[in-house]
Amino acid sequence: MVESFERKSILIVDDSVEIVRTLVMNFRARGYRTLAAADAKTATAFVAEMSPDAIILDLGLPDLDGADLIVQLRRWSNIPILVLSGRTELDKKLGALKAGADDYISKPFEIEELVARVEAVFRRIQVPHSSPNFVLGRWQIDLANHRISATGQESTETHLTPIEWRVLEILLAKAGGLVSQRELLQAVWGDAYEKETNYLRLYIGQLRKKLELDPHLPTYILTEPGIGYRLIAHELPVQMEKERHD
Amino acid sequence: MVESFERKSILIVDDSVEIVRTLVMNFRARGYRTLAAADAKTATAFVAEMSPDAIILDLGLPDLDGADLIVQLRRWSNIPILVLSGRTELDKKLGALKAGADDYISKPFEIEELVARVEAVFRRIQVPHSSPNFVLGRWQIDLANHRISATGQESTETHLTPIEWRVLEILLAKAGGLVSQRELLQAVWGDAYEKETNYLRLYIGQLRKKLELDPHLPTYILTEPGIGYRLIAHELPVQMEKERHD
DNA sequence: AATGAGCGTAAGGATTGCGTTAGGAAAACC
DNA sequence: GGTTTTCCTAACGCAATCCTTACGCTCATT
Repeated sequence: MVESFERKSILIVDDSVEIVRTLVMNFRARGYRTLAAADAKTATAFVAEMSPDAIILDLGLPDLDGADLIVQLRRWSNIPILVLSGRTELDKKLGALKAGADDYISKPFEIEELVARVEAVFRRIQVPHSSPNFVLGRWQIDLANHRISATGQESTETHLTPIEWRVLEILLAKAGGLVSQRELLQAVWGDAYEKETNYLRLYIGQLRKKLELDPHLPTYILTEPGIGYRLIAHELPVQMEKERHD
Repeated sequence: MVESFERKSILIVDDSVEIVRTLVMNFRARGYRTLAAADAKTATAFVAEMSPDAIILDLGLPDLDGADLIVQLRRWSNIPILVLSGRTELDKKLGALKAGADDYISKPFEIEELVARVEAVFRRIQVPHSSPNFVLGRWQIDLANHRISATGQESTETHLTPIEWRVLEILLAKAGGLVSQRELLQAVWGDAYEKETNYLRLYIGQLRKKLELDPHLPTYILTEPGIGYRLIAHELPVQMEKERHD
């Protein structure tokens, strides 16, 4: 295995200095690199920029509900998320797990168990974790930062609205595969909008206008009449140079 | 729907009839297939023969210590294992997790949470986007992505309309077997159209035009006069990556 | 040989679904 | 509070798809 020489990094998200310190100490002692963030915003930025190998997330954040943060991260990253929480209510647990968390540990917890659970998740992961970047024809897409720019000239950057991003994300998640209309509508607008295919026609059109060379002869976003849409994109091979800021 | 291959199966290993019954009921109600074993020996046999998609394992088995069973299974299978236990001692937890379990839930537990955790593991497992399911002569068929392409040249791809797909799906579900006209009509158009055999003649014809080398001498889609149609295809073994660690 | 039932093929019109535009409501921004 | 952006609604032309009708063929039965 090639993973032996690279130490794994863990992002700890908690606003309690106490807990952060304990966790950092313990994981460092076991050979992990650690990062720490005290709120959702910096946590998101860290995930985007440093792409850690796992997150340990406390639900009680100051600026955002925990489950919401998980949902947001899951839109473009499948990094393992282990939730840490003082709440033992079933709703909280279910919310976090269903939002995409990999595990849920209630406080008080034993540090040994937390480590064992983190490692259980690592064992389960085969691919490091998918790089958040895609290539769509001449476009290069950075899902984490919501940026999309033409290859070559950094100058030409396009702006997508939130819903346009959402649609693109869903299509990218199955890049090359077919995404049914229902799937798209549910994911973007919710279960109640299963039948509003006119939304799709509208926003698919917008995306084509912004991305396709000739919106009338689309080559990236293809229609499968009566079924759904298909995006012709491919994932960027893992980015070689991890940009670092000093 | 032809989703019969997609239902996941869960092996429940517990010697308490009570718990087994509860779990079986609940998982069945959620669309899973279930298996049950009361001791390690039959559990092992089930894993080997039925290759379920996950195991829910009670640690208190009569014939073998739980952690030992996990170690044994992990020698040749990486099936997800979720441990259920009345013991809350740290040693037990760590033992099970380090032996290769994916999760550890202490009794008493909420069934909802257990399901959510099982599904969290599934989410983590299933990476691969579906690949071709069936082979029909020179064609490779990917049902999930509605894609059908000739082997060899990726260039030659055929487009099927929704109803054509529907007909093909029904025929594929009984690949090699005979499908009666009534069966097809009911499945595609509904019970009221049992007698409209002209629809069939039309769409079978379309499929032949698109798939057969010589539509006048069909070799893939055969007519059984007065009865129905027969598709000469065979299913591709769904090669899940049952990777093993060495 | 004639007949009729079952099957295959073709061509048209009906229907549905898609792409596009424009305008006003709602939300976000300054 | 006013401006800009984004979102939703409605409507229309056009293309893809579906259904209907018709006709020719084969084969078994008479």
